[in-house]
Amino acid sequence: MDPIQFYKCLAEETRLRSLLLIAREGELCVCELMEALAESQPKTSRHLAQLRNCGLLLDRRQGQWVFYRIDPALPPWARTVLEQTAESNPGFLRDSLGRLKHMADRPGRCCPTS
Amino acid sequence: MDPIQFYKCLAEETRLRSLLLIAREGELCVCELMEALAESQPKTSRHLAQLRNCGLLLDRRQGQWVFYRIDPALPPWARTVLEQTAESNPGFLRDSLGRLKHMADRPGRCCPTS
DNA sequence: CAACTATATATGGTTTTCCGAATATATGAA
DNA sequence: TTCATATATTCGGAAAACCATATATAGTTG
Repeated sequence: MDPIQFYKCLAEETRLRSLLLIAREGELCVCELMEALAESQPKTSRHLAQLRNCGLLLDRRQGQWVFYRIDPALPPWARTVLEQTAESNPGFLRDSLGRLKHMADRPGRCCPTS
Repeated sequence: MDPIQFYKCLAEETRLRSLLLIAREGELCVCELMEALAESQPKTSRHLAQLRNCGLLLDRRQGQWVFYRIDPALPPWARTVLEQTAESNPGFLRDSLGRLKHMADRPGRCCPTS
C-alpha cells in the first residue's frame, strides 16, 4: 500500500466518510451509503470503485445489491489510521450515521459479516 | 484539524516526505529539505508554506535560515497517523535520509530543539 | 419476455492542484 | 551600500481531480 495513493484516497469527503462508515458498520451496500452520505448514485459508486481499485475495499454481490467491506489485506498501519480518524473525529460521521439509522427498508444480509 | 484538509496535506510526495522527515529530525531548514528531497527551492518552499498555513508546521527564522518543526498543537490522532506512516514505511524515506546524512555544510542550530 | 431496482461506466466540462520560471524579500558579510 | 545566500511569492499554463448527465449492465419479478 503506497502511502501517497492511500492518502489521496482519504483526501475527499465522500471517500473518507464511506471508508469510516464501512469500517464501523462492517459492510454497507451502495444504496445505504447513498442515503447516509446524501449523495447521488453515480458519485457514490464512482468513489467506491476507486477505493476498490486502490485496494482499500472489497465488494461482494448479493442479489441486486453490492456490499463493500474493508479489504482484510489492508496493512495494519492503514487500519490504525482509519481507526484513529474515526475515534478522534466523532463529529465527522454524526450526520451520516443519523441518516443511516433512520433509513427505511435497508437490505438484509444473508451471509454473516466477518 | 479537519480530517479532509489534513489528508489533502499528506496526499502529495513533497509534503508527506517533508512532514515525516521533520517529525523524525525534530527540525529542518528549507535548504536541508531541498537537499533531502532533491527538489527545487520554490517547490519545497511552497509546500512547506502550505503545511504551515494548514496548521501542521511552525517555522522560526534563525539568521538566513528558516527552520520548520511539527506544530505542537497538532492533535494526537494526527501525530499518531504520521508516526504509523513513518514506522511502517521505512522505504519511503530511505533515499531522502541518505541524502540528508551526506549533506555537507548543514546549518547549525543555535537554540535547543523542542 | 418486459418492467423495475440497484449498480456501474462513459462523456464532456468545470474546478482544483501542481509546476517552472521569474521576481521579490530578508539576512549577513564586505 | 553592494554582493551573496536563503527563502518566499507571483504568474501563466499544464495536469489531475471532480462532477452531473446520460447511458449501460446485472439481477429480480411478473
